[in-house]
Amino acid sequence: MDVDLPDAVAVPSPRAGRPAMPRDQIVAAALELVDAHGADDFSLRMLAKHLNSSTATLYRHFSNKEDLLAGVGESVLGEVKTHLPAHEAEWRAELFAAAEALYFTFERHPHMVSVLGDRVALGQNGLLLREYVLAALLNAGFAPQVASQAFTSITRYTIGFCSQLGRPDSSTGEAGRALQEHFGTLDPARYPATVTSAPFLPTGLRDEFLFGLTLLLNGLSLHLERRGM
Amino acid sequence: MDVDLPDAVAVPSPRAGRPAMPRDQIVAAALELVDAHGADDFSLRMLAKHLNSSTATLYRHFSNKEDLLAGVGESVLGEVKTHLPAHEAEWRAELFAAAEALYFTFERHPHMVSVLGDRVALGQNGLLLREYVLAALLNAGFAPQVASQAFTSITRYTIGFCSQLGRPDSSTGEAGRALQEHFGTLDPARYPATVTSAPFLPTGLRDEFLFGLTLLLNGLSLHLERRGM
DNA sequence: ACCTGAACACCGTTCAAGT
DNA sequence: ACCTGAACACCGTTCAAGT
Repeated sequence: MDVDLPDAVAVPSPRAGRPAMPRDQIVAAALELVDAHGADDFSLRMLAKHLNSSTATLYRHFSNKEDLLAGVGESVLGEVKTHLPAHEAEWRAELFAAAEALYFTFERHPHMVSVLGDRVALGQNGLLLREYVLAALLNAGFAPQVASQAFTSITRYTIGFCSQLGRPDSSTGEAGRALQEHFGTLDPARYPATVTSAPFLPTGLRDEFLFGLTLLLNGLSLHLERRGM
Repeated sequence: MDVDLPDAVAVPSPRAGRPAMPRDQIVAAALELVDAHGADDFSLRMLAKHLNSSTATLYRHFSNKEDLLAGVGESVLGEVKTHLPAHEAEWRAELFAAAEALYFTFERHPHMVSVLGDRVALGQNGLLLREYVLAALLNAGFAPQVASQAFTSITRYTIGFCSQLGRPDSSTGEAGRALQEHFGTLDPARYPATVTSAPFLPTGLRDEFLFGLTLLLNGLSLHLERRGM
């Protein structure tokens, strides 16, 4: 049983295989449980039991539940970072890739959106994402204020879509087809536009996300052209 | 004490002034409490006490807490409806107004975003908002599929911004100025673009929201022009 | 028929008591 | 020094018992 403890040879605890619990291990276990059971059902008791520990021990590493979940959020943002392409491509491709990386990461961790969605990401990984996008925009020729507004718009747009990922089948299009049927049976006199559009509903959240993302980027391109560059 | 009970003259209860509690009254009280204390701190016990009733009585009107909060959400969407202008203006102005109405409503009820944000609004008021926006888009000449994608993009974009309204001072720009200072003190070698942009950060969430909304609408205009109309 | 107090099975958080 | 069981003050939900 290999442990990163160079000094300690014997563990004083009577039970074997119980090294000092590292922060990262707690965070990883918490993410696993949130992914599996949802943010609402996740509890510190559940986490403690999963780690063969007690809730009081968790308070030795984190000041409270919110602090712990912030750590989990930061680790999720770390996954986004690994999906960003190097700064080489065209600025539109870079922004597209950054938004996609954020979206796809939350597709893997849909229950984490509610944990991260209402905060400005100030941790290491959140800052790196911000830096990546701002650099792409500044290099493209946008003024700093426009760049930071564009950053917020793209990330908030993405968060808005991600917040629906927790719903059942929202990414497979199953729910979309159910909606299609529901909208189609509404009273055409009261909801004419909704009934007309119902048969042409997109097949899934991801398609809708990519469509609107393109709109945003086209809006940005227009902005750049008008400024003459 | 005027009550909407034409038949009943005397109330059997020993305590005076306790009519049968209408659903709407419960919802209104719940919204008041969520606005005042936040969605997390809101509890059924709190609501029952506020109504001089008991939690068990609430289960007579709603099947559970989620059901009750869905009712509160529906009533909030009712406020959006009252802020929509009549269908006369240009399509861009109508979409702008609809998104603004949604945003401003959540500015008044920031803690309700987390309750409504992850659901497709299928209640009466949600459908009316959808119909309003879809009608504007179809009248403008957009194809049904594009119209429904545009609807989702605009509403999700708005929800994404609204989800940050619960944060302290996010609408006044106080938090923005704090961020500005924080970003300005970062290491310029590691975060060059962030440091460059820091002094030009927008002053508040509302400005950023309106900027990105314009981008989306410009993207839509471009879409319409290219299709030739 | 309608409402309620009290119970049940949980929470997050704290702390005296153990090793 | 570090960890823990048990306690504290809460939850959402249910139900026998009251009127």
